[in-house]
Amino acid sequence: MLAQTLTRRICSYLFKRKPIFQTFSTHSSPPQIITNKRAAEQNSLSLLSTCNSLTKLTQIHAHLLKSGLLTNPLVLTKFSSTSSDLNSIDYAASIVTWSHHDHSHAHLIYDAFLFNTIIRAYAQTDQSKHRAVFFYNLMLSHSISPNKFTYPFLLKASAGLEELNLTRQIHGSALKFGFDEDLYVQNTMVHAYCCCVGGVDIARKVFDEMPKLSPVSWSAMIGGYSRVGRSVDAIDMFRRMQVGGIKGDEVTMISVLSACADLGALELGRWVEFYIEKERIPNTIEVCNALVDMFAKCGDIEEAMRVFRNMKDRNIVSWTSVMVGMAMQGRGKEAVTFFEEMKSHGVALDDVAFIGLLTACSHAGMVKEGCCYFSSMTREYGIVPKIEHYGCMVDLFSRAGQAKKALEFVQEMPIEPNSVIWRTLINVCRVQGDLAISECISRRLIGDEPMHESNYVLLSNIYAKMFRWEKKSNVRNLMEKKGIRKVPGCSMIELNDQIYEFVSGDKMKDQYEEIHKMVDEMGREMRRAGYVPTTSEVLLDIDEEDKEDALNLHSEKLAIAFALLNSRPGAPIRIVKNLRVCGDCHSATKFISKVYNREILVRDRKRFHRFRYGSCSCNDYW
DNA sequence: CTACGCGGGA
Repeated sequence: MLAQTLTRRICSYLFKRKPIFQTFSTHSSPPQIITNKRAAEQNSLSLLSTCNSLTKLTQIHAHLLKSGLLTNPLVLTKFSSTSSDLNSIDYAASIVTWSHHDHSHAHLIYDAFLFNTIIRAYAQTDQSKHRAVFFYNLMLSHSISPNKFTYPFLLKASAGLEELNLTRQIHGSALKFGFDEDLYVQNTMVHAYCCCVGGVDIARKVFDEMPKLSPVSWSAMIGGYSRVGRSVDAIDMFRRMQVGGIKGDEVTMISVLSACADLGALELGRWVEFYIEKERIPNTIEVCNALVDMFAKCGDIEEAMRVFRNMKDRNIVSWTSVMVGMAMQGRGKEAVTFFEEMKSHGVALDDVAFIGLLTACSHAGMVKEGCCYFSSMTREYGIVPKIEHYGCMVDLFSRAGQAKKALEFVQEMPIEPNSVIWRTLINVCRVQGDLAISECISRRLIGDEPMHESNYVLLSNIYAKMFRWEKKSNVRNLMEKKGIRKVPGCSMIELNDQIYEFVSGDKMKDQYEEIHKMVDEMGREMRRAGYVPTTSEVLLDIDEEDKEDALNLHSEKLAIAFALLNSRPGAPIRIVKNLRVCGDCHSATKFISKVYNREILVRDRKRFHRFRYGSCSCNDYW
């Protein structure tokens, strides 16, 4: 009992207050290094392998002390078996930090292995990764040299902490101790840099200087690129592998597929599936899930279902991937049915599954169902809603035009709303004409997140809607002063194994003339069919004719013109956008699908729009 | 005088 109480006190002292380091250095008698008999170690090992709780651990610890059998394995095995239990890690770690004050722990061996174990254990925790760094420093202050195993553990922690400077320091330290030439250390280094804000390019430098690369190195780099949204670079790396004749493994494929999903690169994704088969890369459950996700995010639910049905084993991720795909298409009813099917298969539900489900309800306008599932989530499944779930609900009400409900919901939610939720609210208020509230929230958002570009865009659009042009230009000036740039609209098309990007208002290098002629022609054809430009979408203080020109420069229209020019007649056109589709482009694309008899699939920031015969699958609800 | 290490999916 006492041991437990003491541990808690020690721990709080250890980690919540600074002076622990001083405590250490003033008392520092050099740690005693005593090698024990192997038998003793074996004994404690077997004892500890049965240990599964903190109480048991303290009992065994006491027993070991009494028999004088305490050596490294105590910490070692305890950590490797129940490293997720923070209390146990803290307990064992406190034995290490305090043992030299206590005569009974004199047998404890201080070596790199011991510290590695602690560092690994803390690196694997969710909340206490910084303690891994603490113990690394402690190790150094004990003059115990790290070994090559130390860095992968430590870098895992710094990857999770996402602190660039920390990663840099560790990098320097690894250099100093001469472990920077170890392949594992290098791979983890690339990964750690990739995880830090603004670290991908440094990671690439490390990567480029590596004399030997393994599939792990490639996966780390490709995964790093796709995680920060630089999927084009990720694909580029994959192409390099192909050119160099380097065969990736299943994890590499997952990284590549994730980039394909992000880009909506269906053809490349298909090719990767083919490649996996050809190269006999094991199609593990994770690989199949990545394939399902890729097909779903590329808008091909049928292919996603094909892979899904062919899987030998499925898990919650497989099911959720398909469901999210359906949600993105606005196929809410199917998604709900699919969810119920998953339930009947006895799959244990989790919080992500509910995010998918609630999104499905939201995109299909199923307010009642959404509310129902939201309340059943806690009541029936004991899943505590996270901020994302609350966000889904606010979105659900907002999309359905129930501004009052949305506001009430935000008012009553038990956790503090985040900026995502506030932005959703701004949008619903803006559409419903409550501009004063929008302005208010928007100003507060700018105060909270002064570097977030979309907050300024929102406020500026609100002023445009209020016809307050001078206030609007103030916002623009403020942005300029702070060096914040509006993210331009961008549309992508995959054609003949190439990915083409169109940026709003962009002067195309090739085919510039041709594309703009095509845009004009499209305009004429559309008008003949009854299209009227939605000039109110243009939030600039210019005259009507210029507004029409501005609309024609939207990246989506450029991309469609390009596709009409370069693909075979009747072939479906697939476009991926970085922003949400604007009202005018939505209406125009409907006309184009009819006039040119093409199916046009547009994936915007949030969902799919399938344009066919002059109408859209979203039924103008988006 | 051995035990410890890297990348991935909704």
